[in-house]
Amino acid sequence: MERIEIFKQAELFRSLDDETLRLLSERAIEKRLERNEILFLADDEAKGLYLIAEGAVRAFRTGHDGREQIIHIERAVATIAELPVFDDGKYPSTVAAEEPTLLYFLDKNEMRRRCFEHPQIALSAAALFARRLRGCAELVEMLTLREVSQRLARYLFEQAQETGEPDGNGAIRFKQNLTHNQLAARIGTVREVVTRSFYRLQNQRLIETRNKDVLIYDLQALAAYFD
Amino acid sequence: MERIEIFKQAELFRSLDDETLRLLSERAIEKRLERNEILFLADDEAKGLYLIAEGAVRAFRTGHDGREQIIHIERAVATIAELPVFDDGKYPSTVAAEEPTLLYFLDKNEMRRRCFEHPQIALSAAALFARRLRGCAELVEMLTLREVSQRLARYLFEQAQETGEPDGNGAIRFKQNLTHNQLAARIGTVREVVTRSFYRLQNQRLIETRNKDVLIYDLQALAAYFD
DNA sequence: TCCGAACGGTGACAAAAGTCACGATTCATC
DNA sequence: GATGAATCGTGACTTTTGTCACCGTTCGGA
Repeated sequence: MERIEIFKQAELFRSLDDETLRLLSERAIEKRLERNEILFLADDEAKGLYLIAEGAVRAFRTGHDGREQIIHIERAVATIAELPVFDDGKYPSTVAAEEPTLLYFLDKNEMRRRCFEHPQIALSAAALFARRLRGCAELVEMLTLREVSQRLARYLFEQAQETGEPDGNGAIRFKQNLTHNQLAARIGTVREVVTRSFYRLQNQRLIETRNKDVLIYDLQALAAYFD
Repeated sequence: MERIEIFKQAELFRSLDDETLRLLSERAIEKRLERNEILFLADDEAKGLYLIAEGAVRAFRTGHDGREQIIHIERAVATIAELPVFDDGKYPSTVAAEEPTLLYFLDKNEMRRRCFEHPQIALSAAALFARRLRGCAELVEMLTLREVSQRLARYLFEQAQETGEPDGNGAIRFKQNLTHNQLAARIGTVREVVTRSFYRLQNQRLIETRNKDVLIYDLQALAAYFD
């Protein structure tokens, strides 16, 4: 696929005309990451933003013990590390690849110039940031005001809505592909507690797990559990 | 003071010309809040944004038990609830006054029109959101990866930097005006644990509290404690 | 198909956080 | 200065979370 076609799919660039897109995409520098390879570290000097053309990345913070807390995940086609373009600060979190990933790097000064020429970029960025802020506020609430099994319930609820398939008698089924470690990094805990939280939800008859499948009997009941 | 002079001080409007500012400020609807009065609730239908002309507000989320977690505080002159202007969603958190507060309300549709006429607003908004996102990511890290006394240490550290005065022999002193309950809502815990965390820090010889005063012997040591 | 690494389950335990009750102190205001 | 409300200190306790060790299972390449 043409670079320009990829760029057009990113929320940040959706509103741009082909000519500008071509300019942008021609200057972009390609970069490939393997699974778990780190793109940059939190507080690194920020040189620009990245467009994710294939694959997915996670943005996270690390504690002393090395425990990770994921802030958000972005998958192709999307951008990451846009903040420094607008406030000239450092990278706000560490970013690593969730899977083999193809990225295009865009210099922040060039991006800034494009923003003045094409204010729609700033509007898109504002909308993008707005969504992120919502997610982040939600995350804060979950982390500090709910307990782990509620956070897990919420995660499963969202997965069910995104990828769930009806399973006869009103239940919903979906594949749970993350390891307990990955799950833990998302909901703010550790592996063992994830295991035990799954049991809690099973004992409450809210879910059933078989292999990598999760079966949710009643979405409403699950929502009621965490909300 | 003239409304327009106040508006000009808000980051969001700083780049606007006087004529536009006049238009905006003339349409704004005044609103006064007493201490702890609620402006709107999280998930309320968003009608527009507010400019804080005097006073300060807190944006927070509430748990079932009524416990509050503050996401951020904004004090005059600043804006709040700008998100819905850019992504048309609901209010992302509950907002209440920290002290008697004077606000000006601006309709979101009008704001949106102004954004198209004056793209600098979108750029300012992007910069503003960028700063908020940094704060929020930081908050997530603190809440989930550090323990309470570290979070308290960090809060005191920041206060020391903002309002601290040197106190002879290299120490720094400042007034701690918040109640333990308010403090708890900021650092994500409850009153009693705040009390005990203060003791921890004292026992570690990192701080000394006398009345409402906090004395920090060594800022670096305090920073090392939480970082 | 075999092997080593990654992953998941589990018990025992430690530590942190939260809850409750109650009394002492401080504060705001009359 | 008196007084009621808000705030703070504190001990005893429960719950949740995190840690550690260990073992069986699964998975992904050679």
